[in-house]
Amino acid sequence: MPRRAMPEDGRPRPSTIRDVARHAGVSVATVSRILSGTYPSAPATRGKVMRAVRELDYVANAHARGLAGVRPKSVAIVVTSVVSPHYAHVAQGVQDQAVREGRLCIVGTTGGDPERELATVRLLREEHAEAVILVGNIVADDAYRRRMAGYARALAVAGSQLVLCGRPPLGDDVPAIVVEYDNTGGAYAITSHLLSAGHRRILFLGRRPGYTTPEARVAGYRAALAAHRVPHDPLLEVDGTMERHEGHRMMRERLEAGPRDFTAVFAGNDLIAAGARQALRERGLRVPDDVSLAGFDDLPPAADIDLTTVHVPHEELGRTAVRLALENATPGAAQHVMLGTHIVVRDSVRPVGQG
Amino acid sequence: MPRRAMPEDGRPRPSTIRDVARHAGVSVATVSRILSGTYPSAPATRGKVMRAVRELDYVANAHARGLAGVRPKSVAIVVTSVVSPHYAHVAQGVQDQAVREGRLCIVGTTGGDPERELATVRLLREEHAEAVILVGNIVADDAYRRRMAGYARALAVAGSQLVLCGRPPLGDDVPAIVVEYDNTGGAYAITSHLLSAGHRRILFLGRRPGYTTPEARVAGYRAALAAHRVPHDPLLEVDGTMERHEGHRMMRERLEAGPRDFTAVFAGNDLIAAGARQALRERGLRVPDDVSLAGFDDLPPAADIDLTTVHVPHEELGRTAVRLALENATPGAAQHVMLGTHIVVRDSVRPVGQG
DNA sequence: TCATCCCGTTGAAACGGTTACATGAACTGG
DNA sequence: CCAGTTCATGTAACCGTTTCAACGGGATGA
Repeated sequence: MPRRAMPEDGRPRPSTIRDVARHAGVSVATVSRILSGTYPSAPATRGKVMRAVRELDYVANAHARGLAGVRPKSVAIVVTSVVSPHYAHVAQGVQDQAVREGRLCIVGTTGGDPERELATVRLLREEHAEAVILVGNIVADDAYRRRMAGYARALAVAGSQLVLCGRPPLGDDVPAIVVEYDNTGGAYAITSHLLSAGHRRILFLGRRPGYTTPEARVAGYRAALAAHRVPHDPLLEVDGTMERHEGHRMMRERLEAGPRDFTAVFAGNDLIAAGARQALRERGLRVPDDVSLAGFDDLPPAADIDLTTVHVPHEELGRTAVRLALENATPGAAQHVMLGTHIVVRDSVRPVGQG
Repeated sequence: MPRRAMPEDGRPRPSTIRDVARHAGVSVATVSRILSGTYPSAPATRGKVMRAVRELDYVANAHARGLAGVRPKSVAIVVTSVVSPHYAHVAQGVQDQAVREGRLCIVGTTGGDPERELATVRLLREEHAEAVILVGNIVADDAYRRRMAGYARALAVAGSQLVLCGRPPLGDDVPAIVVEYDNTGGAYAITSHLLSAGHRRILFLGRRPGYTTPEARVAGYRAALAAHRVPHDPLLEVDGTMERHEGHRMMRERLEAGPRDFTAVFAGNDLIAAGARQALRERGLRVPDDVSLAGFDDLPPAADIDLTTVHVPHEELGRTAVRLALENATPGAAQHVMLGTHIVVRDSVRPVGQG
């Protein structure tokens, strides 16, 4: 049973390095150096100290350590929500790498609200984390760029490295690390896959002008059409957000609006694909017999519905973000990395006419 | 552009409360008091200080504040993995409540490894978070109980409140808050639902002796059978973990082993249900036409596959954990709360004989 | 025998806040 | 006009750790 000092109010107080020093009969400086382990010391002293540490169940006070100038061992990730599979997987990658490097991980959610993002970054500035990783799809307008530039500079002053994950770079003057993945390439590849199966009328679900991720995916879709010399019909692009119920809505409205004028569907992500598939089934249309369907992300719902989709290296995104941030000894560096994507063929696409 | 002190090495250093005091022409005590807001001050002084704070872009140093005896504004949650939907939803609830109460949230993952759990709790002890929330299914053996009792006492000394979420209580001598949900009641209700539809041979997938969550669900299943005077056949309980691929394996092996001897399936959770459903389809059996299927959790895959299941208040679990921990001014209190569950009827159960 | 060196150890000064206590100015009432 | 009171602000101690500069003492070399 560890002995601890008991102040007057009766509640025990954590043992300090002073308690350990007294218990071992040495000075606090000696204890500190022996625990940090990077300094020579007599084996006998070391033994005494370690025994005292065990007997008092001593752990260092992270705040005192942080104050004394040792960089706190923590990284932070800020996402819209942790229940969204994309963010969850990136967060898992961040976690993995953080644990591997002996760091704690702070997670903040914003619900997509810039006010909450600002408040979170403020709290993280107080915390002096080693890295602050911002994840996700955004509108890359001027206000956004200014906000990020502000974050980057403020965080650099606090000794933290800003990392943008799955977002476009801001320019060389902004000290941020950017870790992207190839949205346009993936969309190009899977659209080509549909085109190779003979589809010419491919519905795109989930356009969202201004937002970088869906825009990049639409760009890949259009580029593939152009490369195959298939005319681009703007009416085949449907606007909506990247949620399941939106996929359902977009498909339902389309089917109610008139006769079906497409043979395949490229959903902006797997959630939209799942919703669209449900709407199709509700109208008696089966995937892939009546309509071919492709998604984007390769996240859990995809396997359940046998969806051909684009694999995104979510966890590697998180791991890379942490790795680069910690490699970069001097906070405030700029760097840009793009990770690849590839298509995963399951059973949701069939050659046209073989329904 | 905020002015900041520039040490010799050329990198700016964050401005301190001293810089603000000098800039505003007051003492640091005044600045501290005005910023904490809990003390009277002259409007003129207040204005000067706030202007200095803005001009210097000052944020307090969380470590210094923590060291000076102010409880750091943070709660921690420890889960097996953040990609698992159950944990993700609980974590979301914790996040929500943490933000609402102005706290930062630290998230640790253990991958189910007690070593990593121990290391994480150690780091959190150093951090002096207000609450440490441990989530999830475990083997409640003696070693586990001792470990938790140790955590609870060590954390209480550090000023943190231990909260166990979705786990059974440990006994009144262990200072931990327990927030549970009604596994047995939910399993009882959904088994009764199947029984009311005329099913008598109900396969249970995902038994796992020793683990508290599946054990509680099996108990509810058995209790419902007994209440309806339906004989309990131990051969209808299949062992397996709570993952999708395990659901697929259990069902596949069962179907390969001999003729089908059940009309309904109660899967230990929605993931198992999703895997089992796939295995059924691979053998040409449709849900609910040929086989009725029920799950547990009401998480994303459930809606995709139209699964009748038991709703678990995941997010409320997380919110409640934070709320109770913060309400409890003195860390080291024991308390026990049980949240209710209820069934959600979709389209995966059909009266027996109406296939 | 004495100066020199090295090793292990120590005392004390940061680090950046909070807060109990001291101080002084401006009011109030007799 | 002065003692007493109130209010705003300043002074300084303290939180627990790291680290620099100094120090004691045994071994070494001259």
